[in-house]
Amino acid sequence: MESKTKKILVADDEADILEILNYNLINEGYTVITAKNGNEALDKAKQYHPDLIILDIMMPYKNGIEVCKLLRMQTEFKETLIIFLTAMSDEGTQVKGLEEGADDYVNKPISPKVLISRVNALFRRTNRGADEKIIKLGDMIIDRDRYIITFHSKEIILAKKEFELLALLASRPGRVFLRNEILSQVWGQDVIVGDRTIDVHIRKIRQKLESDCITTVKGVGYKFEL
Amino acid sequence: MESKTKKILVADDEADILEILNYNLINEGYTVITAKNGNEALDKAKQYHPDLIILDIMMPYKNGIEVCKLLRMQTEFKETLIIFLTAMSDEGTQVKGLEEGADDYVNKPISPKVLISRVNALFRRTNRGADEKIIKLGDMIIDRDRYIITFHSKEIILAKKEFELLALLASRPGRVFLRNEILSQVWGQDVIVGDRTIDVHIRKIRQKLESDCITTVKGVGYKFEL
DNA sequence: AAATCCGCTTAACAATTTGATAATATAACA
DNA sequence: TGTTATATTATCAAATTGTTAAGCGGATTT
Repeated sequence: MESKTKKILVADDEADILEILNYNLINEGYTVITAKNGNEALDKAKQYHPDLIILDIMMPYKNGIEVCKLLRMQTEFKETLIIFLTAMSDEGTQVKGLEEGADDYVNKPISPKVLISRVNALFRRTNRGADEKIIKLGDMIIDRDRYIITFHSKEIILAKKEFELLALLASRPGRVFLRNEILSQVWGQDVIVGDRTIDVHIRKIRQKLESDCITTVKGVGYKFEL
Repeated sequence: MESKTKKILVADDEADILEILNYNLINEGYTVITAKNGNEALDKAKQYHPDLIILDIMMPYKNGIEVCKLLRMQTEFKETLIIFLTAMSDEGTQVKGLEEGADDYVNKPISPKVLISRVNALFRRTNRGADEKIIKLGDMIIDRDRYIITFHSKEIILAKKEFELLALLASRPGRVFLRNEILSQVWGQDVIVGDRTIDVHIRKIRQKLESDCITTVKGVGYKFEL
């Protein structure tokens, strides 16, 4: 299953809507932050850096569209997902909202089910493709884009070959990779290296991770598990 | 420099809807391909590889949801944007559509304006970051229009190549750019420059910024972080 | 027009990191 | 116990990047 530690900021001035959304989103496994007006939304956005912001348009102290505009002016919120929420169903507002940089638009009265499926769809789309770039396994995050491994919330720096070797093993946790497979995937088909080369790299990884998450299967190869 | 024209495949069995969408999308500058049923949609998707597919749910010879499911099974369509279009407003269908991997969902009767703003919103998100005029990152502001960098409220003057190199790295903070990528983005595909050219420019940037915000990833490339 | 400046590239060398190997120790297993 | 496969360690060569200075050519100034 997917790890949903995503933070969602919900901003609406109606207390009962806030409560309904809060309940349903938490139920889906999201972390929820709430705000009762535009200014509070801006503050909490800066404070918590949510992955998604659900903004009511009609709010006191800066309406949703203003909030969206202000957020989009800052680079740190360029990627943040934004969904507008409003009773106004006239299409002018709807278009304006999307042009201001929102990612979706849901009309009130809200169906929690629909809202949640839209939230999920946005996250799914954001992660698409990046899924293969980032491998998450329990306490370990392998980021192929950044060439960084995070383990126990600590950054581990591996050399290129070490990184590629670990990334290969971690791409199929539990599966045993034969020495030949490892050689052709990490070193290339035509490269000839000595017998002990793989071992040495495995050792360095084990050392740097300070953990025995790589298991030796004698006579066969290596596998990765936590 | 304007991004290349996006291809959109529209599939609906109602001829007039097809026509309305065709007209409006072409008017917005998109290239449009049409299909009259599910099977035709699948064929044309494979043939043209559109950037976005608008799928009516109620269609003969495979409905929209089936088409979506079949497309998403293939790696080449994992990234393709999909919008569902349907008269059915019951929320079960809507949720199901989004769960099947659609990116958005629009109810009939369709307002061309709304549909187009949703289409634009989807593309905007996909492209975001690549063509930002101004990049703000913590204490640094990169103004691509004026070719000016402000860092710690101080103006830093970089030469053209230095500027473009930094702007490239900063366009995706944290991401590692391979030397090849850097070469083709900053110097151009067919330009051949010596091995040490990039290094020297990196050095000058580091020097002028008086900060080590560019990290070397040996054997891979460089990345920018604050 | 000559002198100067500036950005870009390169060459040459230094500094650093990486990866492969050999040699030896240890563990697994028949 | 003997045999085989893997672990460990140190070492060295190769690959990669950092640094500096110098040259070239276009643009600007005098």
